[in-house]
Amino acid sequence: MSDPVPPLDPAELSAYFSLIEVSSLLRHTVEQQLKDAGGLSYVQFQLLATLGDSPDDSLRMTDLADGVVYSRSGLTYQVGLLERDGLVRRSPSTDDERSVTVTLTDAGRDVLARVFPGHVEVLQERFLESLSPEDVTTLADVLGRVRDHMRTIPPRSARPRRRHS
Amino acid sequence: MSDPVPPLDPAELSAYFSLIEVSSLLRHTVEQQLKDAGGLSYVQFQLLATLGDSPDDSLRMTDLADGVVYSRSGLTYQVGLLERDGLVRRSPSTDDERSVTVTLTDAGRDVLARVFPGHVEVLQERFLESLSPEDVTTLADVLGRVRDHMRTIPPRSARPRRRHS
DNA sequence: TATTGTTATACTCTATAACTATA
DNA sequence: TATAGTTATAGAGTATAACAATA
Repeated sequence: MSDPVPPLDPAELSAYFSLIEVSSLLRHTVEQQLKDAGGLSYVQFQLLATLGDSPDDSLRMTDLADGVVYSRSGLTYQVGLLERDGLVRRSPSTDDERSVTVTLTDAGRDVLARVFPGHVEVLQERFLESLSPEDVTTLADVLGRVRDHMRTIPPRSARPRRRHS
Repeated sequence: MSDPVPPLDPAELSAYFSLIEVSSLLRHTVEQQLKDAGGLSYVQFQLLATLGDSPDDSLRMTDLADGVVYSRSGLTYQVGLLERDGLVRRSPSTDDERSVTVTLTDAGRDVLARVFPGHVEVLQERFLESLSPEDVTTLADVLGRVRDHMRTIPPRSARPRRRHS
């Protein structure tokens, strides 16, 4: 039939399963907290936080999508919600008339600030508490490498229109 | 106001962000593969795989839910789909009349087998390829510890009816 | 009274395809 | 012709609450 698939060894399986369970539990807990504290979904929080880390608190729609959302319409939808709630503002980009610049508003920054302490608290309690500083460094290092690798081979579906190939 | 929140250091932030991005990308890719290869959602795959790892390929509904699904109705829904497709069978439990035993069918095992090679392939390509054997061991160890810690402090919402406390 | 599971319902989110407009 | 973004729409998934049955 097709090429034989080398089975995963126990350590590989264990790493994979732990990763999935940890991220799933962590995300679920964080999602709760964000909803309670600021009425935000996780995706919305990521979008606001990404903007907050950007020069001028602004980003083009396409750049804002990176790593957060897997379809263009999904982004339009989420940004639409954020704009409806006054957390974000959309304006035509000056350089490229096709694109839209999204900017964090003061209200958006406020929500971010209101939500952040609880967010950190959850991370401490559920994620970091069980780890030594060395563990954290190692994790950052190893997972950072995986992340870079994954970005190198983008899932065709994630950026449908980035490269035409 | 409230207690000050010690800010996260760069390594902590980096570990957190990498974890989220890696798991999100990985899950998205795997989800695609599972859908293409076997018409399964990730949750459905997890449920089938969990059953496949259990004695008699069987588990009570409540035990099947652990770590996969965060509400009872969600589990009923997913198991309903699997049963509709003949991948799983529900029967009354012998010991406790309230509970339902879910069992993997032959068809369910077949789907699992059909889907697995591609699953492993995706893991290799996107996750394991960038890691040395030592990295994998470390990851399994550290994330395993986090997972154990998280299971110790269950999110109240995850197991609404496990402990009444 | 607590636990197991189901149902109904409402809601959120995502994705595909068709579309407009600009490069 | 390719890219940026929106819209309409359909579908999948989730969660809450009310419920029935058993422990």
